[in-house]
Amino acid sequence: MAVTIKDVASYANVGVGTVSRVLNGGSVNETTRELVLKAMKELKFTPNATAHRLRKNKTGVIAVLVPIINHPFFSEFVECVEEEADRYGWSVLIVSSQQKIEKENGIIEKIRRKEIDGAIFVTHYEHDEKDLMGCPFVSIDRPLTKDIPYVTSNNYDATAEALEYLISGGCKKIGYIGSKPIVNSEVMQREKAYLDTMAKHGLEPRIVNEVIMHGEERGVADKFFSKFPDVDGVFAAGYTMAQTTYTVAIEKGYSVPDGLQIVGYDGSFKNWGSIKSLTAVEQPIADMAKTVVDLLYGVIEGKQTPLRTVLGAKLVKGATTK
Amino acid sequence: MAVTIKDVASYANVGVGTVSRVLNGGSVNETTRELVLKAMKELKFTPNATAHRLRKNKTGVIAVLVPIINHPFFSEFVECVEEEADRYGWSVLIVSSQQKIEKENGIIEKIRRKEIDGAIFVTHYEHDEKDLMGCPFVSIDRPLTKDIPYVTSNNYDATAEALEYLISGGCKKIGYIGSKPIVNSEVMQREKAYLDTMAKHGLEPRIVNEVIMHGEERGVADKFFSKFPDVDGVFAAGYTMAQTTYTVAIEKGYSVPDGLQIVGYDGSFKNWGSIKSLTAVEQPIADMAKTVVDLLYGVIEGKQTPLRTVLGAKLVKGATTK
DNA sequence: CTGAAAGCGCTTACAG
DNA sequence: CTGAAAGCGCTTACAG
Repeated sequence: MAVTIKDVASYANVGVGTVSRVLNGGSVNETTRELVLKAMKELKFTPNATAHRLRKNKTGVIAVLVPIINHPFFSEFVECVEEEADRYGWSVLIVSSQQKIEKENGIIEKIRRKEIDGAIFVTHYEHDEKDLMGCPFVSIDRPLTKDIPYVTSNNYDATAEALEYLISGGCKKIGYIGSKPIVNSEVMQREKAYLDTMAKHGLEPRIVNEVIMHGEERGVADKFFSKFPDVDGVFAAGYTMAQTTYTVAIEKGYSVPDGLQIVGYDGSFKNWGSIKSLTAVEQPIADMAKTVVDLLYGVIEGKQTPLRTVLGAKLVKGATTK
Repeated sequence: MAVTIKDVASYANVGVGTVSRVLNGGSVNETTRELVLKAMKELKFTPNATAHRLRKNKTGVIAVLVPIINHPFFSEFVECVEEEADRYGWSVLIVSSQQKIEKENGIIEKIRRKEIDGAIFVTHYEHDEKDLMGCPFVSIDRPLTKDIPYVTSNNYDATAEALEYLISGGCKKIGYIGSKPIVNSEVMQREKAYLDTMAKHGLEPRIVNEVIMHGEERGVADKFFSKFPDVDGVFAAGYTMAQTTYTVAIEKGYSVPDGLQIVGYDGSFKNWGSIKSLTAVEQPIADMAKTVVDLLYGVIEGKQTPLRTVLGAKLVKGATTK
């Protein structure tokens, strides 16, 4: 049998309210406090979090839902979220949606059941606005509903900058390889920036941008190179897409960066030791995580929060461009 | 105000016990059941998980503690754990210890407070046996205490196999680069297998094996190559270590695999698109995760569980050996 | 400052 | 099968 505040109270000859007050820093006579503290120690008392939660109607737990954990971008994101959540004393529940809608609905259910106080949703599904009503959510790169705050980076400008860099490096036949988001998302600004920049310079666009699952990048890269064998530059709109593009290009006999220059999105992940460093647009993942956690805190506390926060991504030069 | 079983009960003109019984599949008259179900639907009732937990003294939550999330091995491990936990209907709390002992103690505290039912501990600290007493724990690669079950792979045999492979590929001056575990762990079998295999073939050992933090691999690799510039083969005892070894070797002008062959531990991570594939010993991460979750289930349920489970790692050939 | 009591939302013997 | 009641372990007005 676990020891409860009741045991502590009778051991210290005080009421349970008093024990609760020393637990929560309420005002209690210094002598009584020490008496209670001593009783707690001698009884090896540990407060029960569940009972506390039931009374306070708050769990101190948030969830972070990502499409996949085992991925350079998302694992770093989750790592940062965990660290930021710690600042608020929050625990973080992780769920990998694996592109299964049930996993996402599971989070909504957990909020309804009061298992968690709120969630960070990185998802590619559309959800019924009614299902999300009243749920403390925040998200990345897109507005889940029109009143759910989200954090994004300047996809358009950073992509344009990357393309200008390829062009200034001598590329004339620049392609775009992407895995298209299946829902409206600011990630789509990458393709738009590509098209605009090509048009601006009078260059012909070469696009393969398809809806795929994680792990199916190779098919897209293969298709791209069969369709546009003459490219001298490519913008790959995602980390795994860029890595795959590089690998496939090498296999097909392109020489990088001499014959073919590659720029990716999300490039140098510190712990992954990519063998050759990619020139890439880098999103400020740690900032994005911090911001999104702060936003979630605001939402949970019922504060006014900005609906859209844009952080700056920037081009970092590596070995895949001249 | 949230709607509770009390509301449902009075709406359906039954007792709260009856509502609880339809919630938990207890025996209740079919007509009454439908009445209650209808009331739940009309009132949009969702049961409160916290109240349920308080009564059942069970949370349905486990934690997984890893040294770092943003890492090919650990992120895949966590991903698999989450998937396996799902089978038991468990939610999983993630914590990245970042080699901070407070984070690890936080988990112990969460168990004491009944925030979680148990935890998977992947850690490099020694813990006081008394602190862990009565905590449902399982771990990886080492026995946290003498009665905490753990899962490991056949580190010794797999390492020996890798070295035999280097030797059969013509290597004579084979080095060992590692980040030494700071506590007793089966990972140490890798160094032992190296030493034994060198001795068996009458080869001179070349070892740099140091206690470092994640992110400090480069210093170890630098030191290794300054100390043993003449190597023609190297066994790098970890994924990031191997990647770093490769990078440093290339920078120093070695040609891989012609002048220098490299074998790592944990090599081809599916979603990371390493540009050049590493020859490496691969641990069965998914199996390890499944096994460790099953073990934790056994421990939580108070069943008899094996203390040590060994799974097979095996050598997978890539482009860094001949 | 402090104790007794009510209540958070459930589950579970206990009678009937 | 079903209702009334007790209780899981806390917190919080309410008196004193």
